[in-house]
Amino acid sequence: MPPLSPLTILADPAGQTPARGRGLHKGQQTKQAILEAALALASQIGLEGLSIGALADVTHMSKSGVFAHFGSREELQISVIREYYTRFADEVFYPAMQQPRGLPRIKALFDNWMQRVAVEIQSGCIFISGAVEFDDRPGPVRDALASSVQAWLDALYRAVVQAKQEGHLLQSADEEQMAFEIHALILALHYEARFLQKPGSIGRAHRSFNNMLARYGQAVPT
Amino acid sequence: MPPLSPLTILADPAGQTPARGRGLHKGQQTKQAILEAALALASQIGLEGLSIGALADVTHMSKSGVFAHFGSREELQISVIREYYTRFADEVFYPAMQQPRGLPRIKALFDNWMQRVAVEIQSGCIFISGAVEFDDRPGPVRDALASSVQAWLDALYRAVVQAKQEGHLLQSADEEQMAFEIHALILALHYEARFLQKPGSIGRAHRSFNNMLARYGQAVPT
DNA sequence: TGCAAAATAGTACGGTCGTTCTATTTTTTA
DNA sequence: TAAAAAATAGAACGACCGTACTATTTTGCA
Repeated sequence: MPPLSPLTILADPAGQTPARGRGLHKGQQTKQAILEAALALASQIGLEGLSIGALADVTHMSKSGVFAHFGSREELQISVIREYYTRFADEVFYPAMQQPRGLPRIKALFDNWMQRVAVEIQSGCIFISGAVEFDDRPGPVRDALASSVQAWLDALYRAVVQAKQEGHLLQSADEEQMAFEIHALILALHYEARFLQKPGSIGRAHRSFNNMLARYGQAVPT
Repeated sequence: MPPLSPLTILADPAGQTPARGRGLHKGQQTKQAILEAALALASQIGLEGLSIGALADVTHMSKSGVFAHFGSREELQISVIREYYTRFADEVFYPAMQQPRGLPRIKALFDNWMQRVAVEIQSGCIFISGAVEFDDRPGPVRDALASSVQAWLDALYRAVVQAKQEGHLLQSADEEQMAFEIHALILALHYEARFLQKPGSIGRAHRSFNNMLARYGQAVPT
Protein backbone atom coordinates (compact mmCIF):
# COMPACT_ATOMS: atom_id res chain seq x y z
CA MET A 1 0.00 0.00 0.00
CA PRO A 2 2.70 2.60 0.84
CA PRO A 3 4.10 3.40 -2.60
CA LEU A 4 7.16 5.37 -1.56
CA SER A 5 9.33 6.13 1.44
CA PRO A 6 8.66 4.75 4.90
CA LEU A 7 6.22 6.77 6.92
CA THR A 8 5.07 3.62 8.65
CA ILE A 9 6.21 3.80 12.23
CA LEU A 10 3.18 2.53 14.03
CA ALA A 11 2.54 -1.19 13.85
CA ASP A 12 -1.05 -2.36 13.96
CA PRO A 13 -0.86 -5.54 16.04
CA ALA A 14 -4.43 -6.53 15.24
CA GLY A 15 -3.78 -6.31 11.53
CA GLN A 16 -1.06 -8.91 11.68
CA THR A 17 -3.24 -11.81 12.75
CA PRO A 18 -6.66 -11.19 11.23
CA ALA A 19 -8.67 -13.54 13.44
CA ARG A 20 -6.23 -16.42 13.48
CA GLY A 21 -5.79 -16.52 9.76
CA ARG A 22 -9.25 -17.74 8.81
CA GLY A 23 -11.81 -15.43 7.19
CA LEU A 24 -12.23 -11.88 8.42
CA HIS A 25 -14.88 -11.94 11.10
CA LYS A 26 -17.89 -9.67 11.16
CA GLY A 27 -16.51 -8.03 14.25
CA GLN A 28 -13.73 -6.42 12.28
CA GLN A 29 -16.27 -4.50 10.28
CA THR A 30 -18.03 -3.05 13.29
CA LYS A 31 -14.68 -2.31 14.87
CA GLN A 32 -13.83 -0.25 11.85
CA ALA A 33 -17.19 1.51 12.08
CA ILE A 34 -16.59 2.28 15.73
CA LEU A 35 -13.16 3.58 14.88
CA GLU A 36 -14.65 5.84 12.27
CA ALA A 37 -17.06 7.32 14.76
CA ALA A 38 -14.34 7.56 17.38
CA LEU A 39 -12.11 9.46 14.99
CA ALA A 40 -14.83 11.99 14.30
CA LEU A 41 -15.64 12.33 17.97
CA ALA A 42 -12.03 12.66 19.07
CA SER A 43 -11.34 15.27 16.42
CA GLN A 44 -14.10 17.43 17.81
CA ILE A 45 -13.85 16.99 21.56
CA GLY A 46 -10.33 15.62 21.80
CA LEU A 47 -8.86 12.28 22.72
CA GLU A 48 -9.53 12.92 26.38
CA GLY A 49 -13.14 13.85 25.74
CA LEU A 50 -13.64 10.62 23.87
CA SER A 51 -15.90 8.49 26.06
CA ILE A 52 -17.08 4.96 25.52
CA GLY A 53 -20.62 5.88 26.48
CA ALA A 54 -20.87 8.62 23.88
CA LEU A 55 -19.32 6.30 21.34
CA ALA A 56 -21.92 3.64 22.15
CA ASP A 57 -24.71 6.14 21.56
CA VAL A 58 -23.37 7.23 18.20
CA THR A 59 -22.83 3.69 16.95
CA HIS A 60 -26.11 2.41 18.43
CA MET A 61 -24.36 -0.18 20.51
CA SER A 62 -24.02 -0.98 24.18
CA LYS A 63 -21.12 0.36 26.18
CA SER A 64 -19.76 -3.12 26.77
CA GLY A 65 -20.16 -3.95 23.11
CA VAL A 66 -17.93 -1.06 22.16
CA PHE A 67 -15.55 -1.71 25.00
CA ALA A 68 -14.99 -5.34 24.04
CA HIS A 69 -13.37 -4.34 20.77
CA PHE A 70 -10.55 -2.46 22.45
CA GLY A 71 -10.19 -3.83 25.95
CA SER A 72 -9.42 -0.44 27.41
CA ARG A 73 -9.95 3.21 26.79
CA GLU A 74 -6.25 3.69 26.28
CA GLU A 75 -6.19 1.11 23.52
CA LEU A 76 -9.14 2.87 21.90
CA GLN A 77 -7.29 6.17 21.97
CA ILE A 78 -4.20 4.60 20.47
CA SER A 79 -6.29 2.99 17.75
CA VAL A 80 -7.76 6.38 16.93
CA ILE A 81 -4.28 7.87 16.68
CA ARG A 82 -3.21 5.09 14.35
CA GLU A 83 -6.26 5.61 12.20
CA TYR A 84 -5.72 9.36 12.05
CA TYR A 85 -2.07 8.88 11.21
CA THR A 86 -2.87 6.51 8.38
CA ARG A 87 -5.34 8.90 6.83
CA PHE A 88 -3.00 11.81 7.25
CA ALA A 89 -0.24 9.92 5.45
CA ASP A 90 -2.57 8.81 2.67
CA GLU A 91 -3.90 12.29 2.15
CA VAL A 92 -0.86 14.48 2.67
CA PHE A 93 2.34 12.51 2.43
CA TYR A 94 1.99 9.82 -0.21
CA PRO A 95 0.37 11.99 -2.91
CA ALA A 96 3.18 14.52 -2.53
CA MET A 97 5.71 11.76 -3.09
CA GLN A 98 4.53 11.59 -6.67
CA GLN A 99 6.07 15.00 -7.22
CA PRO A 100 9.75 15.20 -8.13
CA ARG A 101 12.19 15.81 -5.34
CA GLY A 102 12.93 19.35 -4.29
CA LEU A 103 10.72 22.40 -4.33
CA PRO A 104 7.81 20.75 -6.18
CA ARG A 105 7.56 18.11 -3.50
CA ILE A 106 7.78 20.63 -0.68
CA LYS A 107 5.05 22.66 -2.30
CA ALA A 108 2.89 19.58 -2.66
CA LEU A 109 3.45 18.60 0.96
CA PHE A 110 2.47 22.06 2.14
CA ASP A 111 -0.50 22.34 -0.21
CA ASN A 112 -1.88 18.97 0.83
CA TRP A 113 -1.32 19.84 4.45
CA MET A 114 -3.05 23.17 4.05
CA GLN A 115 -5.95 21.52 2.31
CA ARG A 116 -6.37 19.15 5.21
CA VAL A 117 -6.04 21.88 7.82
CA ALA A 118 -8.65 23.91 5.97
CA VAL A 119 -11.07 21.08 6.66
CA GLU A 120 -9.80 20.66 10.20
CA ILE A 121 -10.67 24.26 10.97
CA GLN A 122 -14.14 22.82 11.32
CA SER A 123 -13.47 19.25 12.39
CA GLY A 124 -10.39 19.66 14.55
CA CYS A 125 -6.93 18.11 14.42
CA ILE A 126 -5.87 15.31 16.73
CA PHE A 127 -2.17 16.04 16.32
CA ILE A 128 -2.74 19.52 17.72
CA SER A 129 -5.36 18.90 20.37
CA GLY A 130 -3.65 15.70 21.44
CA ALA A 131 -0.35 17.52 21.87
CA VAL A 132 -1.97 19.83 24.39
CA GLU A 133 -3.85 17.07 26.18
CA PHE A 134 -0.82 14.81 26.57
CA ASP A 135 1.81 17.48 27.11
CA ASP A 136 2.74 16.25 30.52
CA ARG A 137 0.89 12.97 30.71
CA PRO A 138 3.41 10.25 29.99
CA GLY A 139 2.27 6.87 28.80
CA PRO A 140 1.53 4.85 25.68
CA VAL A 141 -1.01 7.32 24.31
CA ARG A 142 1.43 10.18 24.43
CA ASP A 143 4.11 7.97 22.90
CA ALA A 144 1.88 6.96 20.01
CA LEU A 145 0.94 10.57 19.42
CA ALA A 146 4.46 11.95 19.63
CA SER A 147 6.01 9.30 17.40
CA SER A 148 3.30 9.85 14.80
CA VAL A 149 3.86 13.57 14.69
CA GLN A 150 7.61 13.12 14.72
CA ALA A 151 7.47 10.69 11.82
CA TRP A 152 5.58 13.26 9.79
CA LEU A 153 7.86 16.14 10.73
CA ASP A 154 10.86 13.99 9.89
CA ALA A 155 9.40 13.34 6.47
CA LEU A 156 8.90 17.07 5.99
CA TYR A 157 12.47 17.72 7.07
CA ARG A 158 13.80 15.12 4.63
CA ALA A 159 11.96 16.83 1.81
CA VAL A 160 13.64 20.12 2.70
CA VAL A 161 17.06 18.50 2.84
CA GLN A 162 16.49 16.93 -0.56
CA ALA A 163 15.43 20.29 -1.98
CA LYS A 164 18.70 21.78 -0.92
CA GLN A 165 20.58 18.81 -2.36
CA GLU A 166 18.77 19.32 -5.64
CA GLY A 167 20.00 22.90 -5.66
CA HIS A 168 16.51 24.34 -5.29
CA LEU A 169 17.42 26.23 -2.14
CA LEU A 170 20.07 28.80 -1.35
CA GLN A 171 23.33 27.46 0.00
CA SER A 172 22.70 29.52 3.11
CA ALA A 173 19.29 27.95 3.74
CA ASP A 174 19.02 26.13 7.04
CA GLU A 175 16.86 23.05 6.59
CA GLU A 176 15.88 22.69 10.23
CA GLN A 177 14.92 26.31 10.32
CA MET A 178 12.76 26.04 7.24
CA ALA A 179 10.95 22.93 8.43
CA PHE A 180 10.35 24.60 11.76
CA GLU A 181 8.84 27.63 10.10
CA ILE A 182 6.56 25.59 7.88
CA HIS A 183 5.24 23.80 10.93
CA ALA A 184 4.80 27.15 12.64
CA LEU A 185 2.61 28.46 9.84
CA ILE A 186 0.29 25.49 10.06
CA LEU A 187 -0.03 25.79 13.83
CA ALA A 188 -0.78 29.50 13.65
CA LEU A 189 -3.33 28.97 10.92
CA HIS A 190 -5.10 26.35 12.97
CA TYR A 191 -5.07 28.54 16.07
CA GLU A 192 -6.26 31.74 14.45
CA ALA A 193 -8.83 30.15 12.19
CA ARG A 194 -10.32 27.51 14.47
CA PHE A 195 -10.14 29.18 17.85
CA LEU A 196 -10.09 32.90 17.11
CA GLN A 197 -12.20 32.45 13.99
CA LYS A 198 -10.21 35.16 12.29
CA PRO A 199 -11.14 35.45 8.62
CA GLY A 200 -8.48 35.37 5.93
CA SER A 201 -6.19 33.07 7.90
CA ILE A 202 -5.78 30.59 5.08
CA GLY A 203 -4.66 33.29 2.68
CA ARG A 204 -2.30 34.67 5.29
CA ALA A 205 -0.65 31.29 5.79
CA HIS A 206 -0.31 30.81 2.06
CA ARG A 207 1.24 34.23 1.64
CA SER A 208 3.75 33.55 4.39
CA PHE A 209 4.67 30.30 2.74
CA ASN A 210 5.24 31.95 -0.62
CA ASN A 211 7.37 34.63 0.97
CA MET A 212 9.32 31.90 2.64
CA LEU A 213 9.95 30.11 -0.63
CA ALA A 214 11.15 33.35 -2.16
CA ARG A 215 13.47 33.82 0.76
CA TYR A 216 14.94 30.32 0.94
CA GLY A 217 14.60 29.41 -2.72
CA GLN A 218 17.03 29.68 -5.59
CA ALA A 219 16.10 32.18 -8.32
CA VAL A 220 13.70 29.94 -10.28
CA PRO A 221 10.40 30.14 -8.34
CA THR A 222 8.69 27.60 -10.66
CA MET B 1 -1.67 50.26 37.78
CA PRO B 2 -1.51 49.93 33.96
CA PRO B 3 1.06 52.60 33.07
CA LEU B 4 0.58 52.70 29.33
CA SER B 5 -1.82 51.71 26.59
CA PRO B 6 -5.03 49.85 27.28
CA LEU B 7 -4.61 46.11 27.46
CA THR B 8 -7.42 45.94 29.99
CA ILE B 9 -10.34 44.28 28.35
CA LEU B 10 -11.54 42.01 31.09
CA ALA B 11 -13.30 43.65 33.99
CA ASP B 12 -13.04 42.05 37.39
CA PRO B 13 -16.51 42.51 38.88
CA ALA B 14 -15.39 41.46 42.34
CA GLY B 15 -12.62 44.01 42.35
CA GLN B 16 -15.03 46.87 41.93
CA THR B 17 -16.87 46.43 45.23
CA PRO B 18 -14.34 45.02 47.67
CA ALA B 19 -16.76 43.70 50.25
CA ARG B 20 -19.18 46.58 50.19
CA GLY B 21 -16.54 49.24 50.65
CA ARG B 22 -15.53 48.35 54.21
CA GLY B 23 -12.24 46.65 54.96
CA LEU B 24 -11.05 43.75 52.82
CA HIS B 25 -12.39 40.59 54.39
CA LYS B 26 -10.25 37.60 55.22
CA GLY B 27 -12.05 35.62 52.56
CA GLN B 28 -10.47 37.68 49.80
CA GLN B 29 -7.09 36.46 50.88
CA THR B 30 -7.98 32.79 50.71
CA LYS B 31 -9.74 33.39 47.42
CA GLN B 32 -6.50 34.75 46.05
CA ALA B 33 -4.66 31.74 47.42
CA ILE B 34 -7.13 29.40 45.78
CA LEU B 35 -6.76 31.29 42.53
CA GLU B 36 -3.02 30.91 42.73
CA ALA B 37 -3.32 27.16 43.14
CA ALA B 38 -5.96 27.01 40.43
CA LEU B 39 -3.70 28.85 38.02
CA ALA B 40 -0.89 26.40 38.59
CA LEU B 41 -3.23 23.44 38.28
CA ALA B 42 -4.93 24.73 35.15
CA SER B 43 -1.61 25.47 33.50
CA GLN B 44 -0.56 21.88 33.93
CA ILE B 45 -3.73 19.88 33.29
CA GLY B 46 -5.76 22.49 31.46
CA LEU B 47 -8.85 24.48 32.31
CA GLU B 48 -11.03 21.45 31.69
CA GLY B 49 -8.94 19.25 33.93
CA LEU B 50 -9.27 21.78 36.72
CA SER B 51 -11.51 20.15 39.33
CA ILE B 52 -12.81 21.60 42.56
CA GLY B 53 -11.95 18.45 44.45
CA ALA B 54 -8.31 18.53 43.41
CA LEU B 55 -8.20 22.22 44.20
CA ALA B 56 -9.59 21.54 47.67
CA ASP B 57 -6.86 18.98 48.30
CA VAL B 58 -4.09 21.33 47.27
CA THR B 59 -5.37 24.23 49.34
CA HIS B 60 -6.26 22.02 52.32
CA MET B 61 -9.88 23.07 52.24
CA SER B 62 -13.21 21.39 51.78
CA LYS B 63 -14.81 21.16 48.37
CA SER B 64 -17.69 23.37 49.44
CA GLY B 65 -15.29 25.86 50.95
CA VAL B 66 -13.55 26.28 47.64
CA PHE B 67 -16.78 26.22 45.72
CA ALA B 68 -18.34 29.02 47.77
CA HIS B 69 -15.76 31.50 46.55
CA PHE B 70 -16.75 31.16 42.93
CA GLY B 71 -20.31 29.86 42.84
CA SER B 72 -19.67 27.67 39.84
CA ARG B 73 -16.90 25.89 38.05
CA GLU B 74 -17.34 28.15 35.07
CA GLU B 75 -16.77 31.24 37.20
CA LEU B 76 -13.65 29.62 38.61
CA GLN B 77 -12.33 28.98 35.13
CA ILE B 78 -13.03 32.55 34.07
CA SER B 79 -11.30 33.85 37.19
CA VAL B 80 -8.26 31.78 36.32
CA ILE B 81 -8.25 33.21 32.82
CA ARG B 82 -8.44 36.74 34.22
CA GLU B 83 -5.58 36.03 36.59
CA TYR B 84 -3.45 34.54 33.85
CA TYR B 85 -4.19 37.45 31.58
CA THR B 86 -3.20 39.99 34.22
CA ARG B 87 0.10 38.28 34.87
CA PHE B 88 0.80 37.92 31.19
CA ALA B 89 0.21 41.62 30.66
CA ASP B 90 2.36 42.58 33.64
CA GLU B 91 5.18 40.33 32.55
CA VAL B 92 5.16 40.69 28.79
CA PHE B 93 3.23 43.72 27.67
CA TYR B 94 3.76 46.55 30.14
CA PRO B 95 7.54 46.21 30.53
CA ALA B 96 7.90 46.34 26.75
CA MET B 97 5.94 49.56 26.67
CA GLN B 98 8.89 51.21 28.37
CA GLN B 99 10.86 50.72 25.16
CA PRO B 100 10.55 53.35 22.44
CA ARG B 101 8.07 52.73 19.66
CA GLY B 102 9.17 50.71 16.69
CA LEU B 103 11.66 47.88 16.45
CA PRO B 104 12.95 48.17 20.03
CA ARG B 105 9.44 47.68 21.37
CA ILE B 106 8.74 44.76 19.07
CA LYS B 107 11.97 43.15 20.15
CA ALA B 108 11.07 43.66 23.79
CA LEU B 109 7.61 42.22 23.29
CA PHE B 110 9.03 39.15 21.61
CA ASP B 111 11.84 38.73 24.12
CA ASN B 112 9.50 38.97 27.07
CA TRP B 113 7.11 36.59 25.40
CA MET B 114 9.88 34.13 24.69
CA GLN B 115 11.09 34.35 28.24
CA ARG B 116 7.66 33.49 29.49
CA VAL B 117 7.19 30.65 27.01
CA ALA B 118 10.54 29.25 28.05
CA VAL B 119 9.07 28.82 31.53
CA GLU B 120 5.78 27.56 30.14
CA ILE B 121 7.58 24.75 28.39
CA GLN B 122 7.50 23.20 31.83
CA SER B 123 4.39 24.72 33.35
CA GLY B 124 2.09 24.98 30.35
CA CYS B 125 0.25 27.88 28.76
CA ILE B 126 -3.45 28.48 29.28
CA PHE B 127 -3.81 30.54 26.11
CA ILE B 128 -2.66 27.56 24.09
CA SER B 129 -4.23 24.66 25.95
CA GLY B 130 -7.42 26.63 26.46
CA ALA B 131 -7.66 27.37 22.76
CA VAL B 132 -7.73 23.66 22.02
CA GLU B 133 -10.13 22.83 24.83
CA PHE B 134 -12.66 25.51 23.90
CA ASP B 135 -12.27 25.35 20.13
CA ASP B 136 -15.84 24.40 19.55
CA ARG B 137 -17.35 24.85 22.98
CA PRO B 138 -19.18 28.19 22.94
CA GLY B 139 -19.90 29.97 26.17
CA PRO B 140 -18.52 32.53 28.60
CA VAL B 141 -15.28 30.64 29.21
CA ARG B 142 -14.43 30.55 25.55
CA ASP B 143 -15.37 34.19 25.23
CA ALA B 144 -13.12 35.23 28.10
CA LEU B 145 -10.28 33.22 26.65
CA ALA B 146 -10.68 34.44 23.09
CA SER B 147 -11.01 38.10 24.02
CA SER B 148 -7.92 37.88 26.23
CA VAL B 149 -5.83 36.37 23.47
CA GLN B 150 -7.23 38.79 20.93
CA ALA B 151 -6.41 41.78 23.13
CA TRP B 152 -2.83 40.65 23.32
CA LEU B 153 -2.52 39.91 19.61
CA ASP B 154 -4.04 43.30 18.86
CA ALA B 155 -1.41 44.94 21.04
CA LEU B 156 1.29 43.05 19.17
CA TYR B 157 -0.20 44.12 15.86
CA ARG B 158 -0.30 47.77 16.96
CA ALA B 159 3.38 47.59 17.83
CA VAL B 160 4.14 46.34 14.32
CA VAL B 161 2.06 49.09 12.72
CA GLN B 162 3.89 51.68 14.80
CA ALA B 163 7.24 50.25 13.78
CA LYS B 164 6.34 50.75 10.16
CA GLN B 165 5.12 54.26 10.89
CA GLU B 166 8.42 54.99 12.57
CA GLY B 167 10.18 53.92 9.42
CA HIS B 168 11.78 50.90 11.04
CA LEU B 169 10.25 48.49 8.57
CA LEU B 170 10.38 48.25 4.80
CA GLN B 171 7.61 50.00 2.93
CA SER B 172 6.67 46.62 1.50
CA ALA B 173 6.30 45.04 4.93
CA ASP B 174 2.82 43.71 5.63
CA GLU B 175 1.99 44.32 9.29
CA GLU B 176 -0.67 41.62 9.56
CA GLN B 177 1.68 39.15 7.97
CA MET B 178 4.48 39.98 10.36
CA ALA B 179 2.29 39.72 13.45
CA PHE B 180 0.93 36.41 12.21
CA GLU B 181 4.42 35.04 11.76
CA ILE B 182 5.56 36.14 15.19
CA HIS B 183 2.61 34.36 16.73
CA ALA B 184 3.43 31.32 14.62
CA LEU B 185 6.96 31.12 15.98
CA ILE B 186 5.72 31.13 19.55
CA LEU B 187 3.16 28.42 18.88
CA ALA B 188 5.70 26.21 17.13
CA LEU B 189 8.21 26.70 19.90
CA HIS B 190 5.64 25.69 22.50
CA TYR B 191 4.60 22.64 20.48
CA GLU B 192 8.05 21.34 19.69
CA ALA B 193 9.58 22.06 23.06
CA ARG B 194 6.76 21.10 25.40
CA PHE B 195 5.13 18.23 23.55
CA LEU B 196 7.86 16.84 21.33
CA GLN B 197 10.59 17.79 23.80
CA LYS B 198 12.85 18.65 20.93
CA PRO B 199 16.07 20.25 22.14
CA GLY B 200 17.25 23.56 20.73
CA SER B 201 13.75 24.82 20.07
CA ILE B 202 14.28 28.12 21.86
CA GLY B 203 17.35 28.90 19.78
CA ARG B 204 15.49 27.95 16.64
CA ALA B 205 12.65 30.31 17.42
CA HIS B 206 15.06 33.11 18.20
CA ARG B 207 16.93 32.55 14.96
CA SER B 208 13.71 32.64 12.98
CA PHE B 209 12.77 35.88 14.63
CA ASN B 210 16.11 37.48 13.84
CA ASN B 211 15.84 36.36 10.24
CA MET B 212 12.39 37.86 10.16
CA LEU B 213 13.62 41.20 11.44
CA ALA B 214 16.34 41.22 8.80
CA ARG B 215 13.70 40.51 6.19
CA TYR B 216 11.08 43.05 7.24
CA GLY B 217 13.39 45.60 8.78
CA GLN B 218 14.96 48.70 7.31
CA ALA B 219 18.75 48.57 6.91
CA VAL B 220 19.65 49.51 10.50
CA PRO B 221 19.24 46.30 12.49
CA THR B 222 20.06 48.05 15.79
C1' DT C 1 -16.85 41.48 74.81
C1' DG C 2 -20.83 39.93 72.41
C1' DC C 3 -23.40 39.51 68.31
C1' DA C 4 -24.17 39.48 63.49
C1' DA C 5 -22.15 38.20 59.36
C1' DA C 6 -18.96 36.00 56.72
C1' DA C 7 -16.26 31.93 55.84
C1' DT C 8 -15.66 27.19 55.95
C1' DA C 9 -16.93 22.28 56.75
C1' DG C 10 -19.91 18.27 56.27
C1' DT C 11 -23.07 15.55 53.91
C1' DA C 12 -25.76 14.02 50.29
C1' DC C 13 -27.67 13.76 45.50
C1' DG C 14 -27.75 12.74 40.63
C1' DG C 15 -24.78 11.96 36.87
C1' DT C 16 -20.99 10.07 34.08
C1' DC C 17 -16.98 7.59 33.77
C1' DG C 18 -14.14 3.01 32.75
C1' DT C 19 -14.41 -1.57 33.76
C1' DT C 20 -16.03 -6.33 35.10
C1' DC C 21 -18.99 -10.21 35.01
C1' DT C 22 -22.59 -12.83 33.21
C1' DA C 23 -26.30 -13.66 29.89
C1' DT C 24 -27.88 -13.61 25.23
C1' DT C 25 -27.63 -13.24 20.48
C1' DT C 26 -25.35 -13.66 16.18
C1' DT C 27 -21.98 -15.50 13.22
C1' DT C 28 -18.87 -18.97 11.63
C1' DT C 29 -17.52 -23.52 10.86
C1' DA C 30 -17.57 -28.57 10.79
C1' DT D 1 -28.11 -28.07 10.35
C1' DA D 2 -26.03 -28.51 14.87
C1' DA D 3 -22.29 -27.30 17.72
C1' DA D 4 -18.60 -24.05 18.69
C1' DA D 5 -17.04 -19.57 18.78
C1' DA D 6 -17.38 -14.89 18.42
C1' DA D 7 -19.93 -10.69 19.11
C1' DT D 8 -23.02 -8.01 21.61
C1' DA D 9 -26.07 -6.70 25.46
C1' DG D 10 -27.29 -5.90 30.27
C1' DA D 11 -26.56 -4.86 34.90
C1' DA D 12 -23.66 -3.55 38.59
C1' DC D 13 -19.30 -1.78 40.78
C1' DG D 14 -16.52 1.99 42.75
C1' DA D 15 -14.74 6.42 41.77
C1' DC D 16 -15.03 11.11 40.78
C1' DC D 17 -17.56 15.07 39.27
C1' DG D 18 -20.31 19.75 40.20
C1' DT D 19 -23.65 21.45 43.07
C1' DA D 20 -27.20 22.26 46.92
C1' DC D 21 -28.30 22.34 51.54
C1' DT D 22 -27.38 22.56 56.28
C1' DA D 23 -24.20 22.89 60.31
C1' DT D 24 -20.28 24.86 62.45
C1' DT D 25 -16.52 27.74 62.95
C1' DT D 26 -14.20 32.00 62.39
C1' DT D 27 -14.04 36.72 61.62
C1' DG D 28 -15.07 41.74 62.01
C1' DC D 29 -17.46 45.44 63.97
C1' DA D 30 -20.54 47.97 67.66
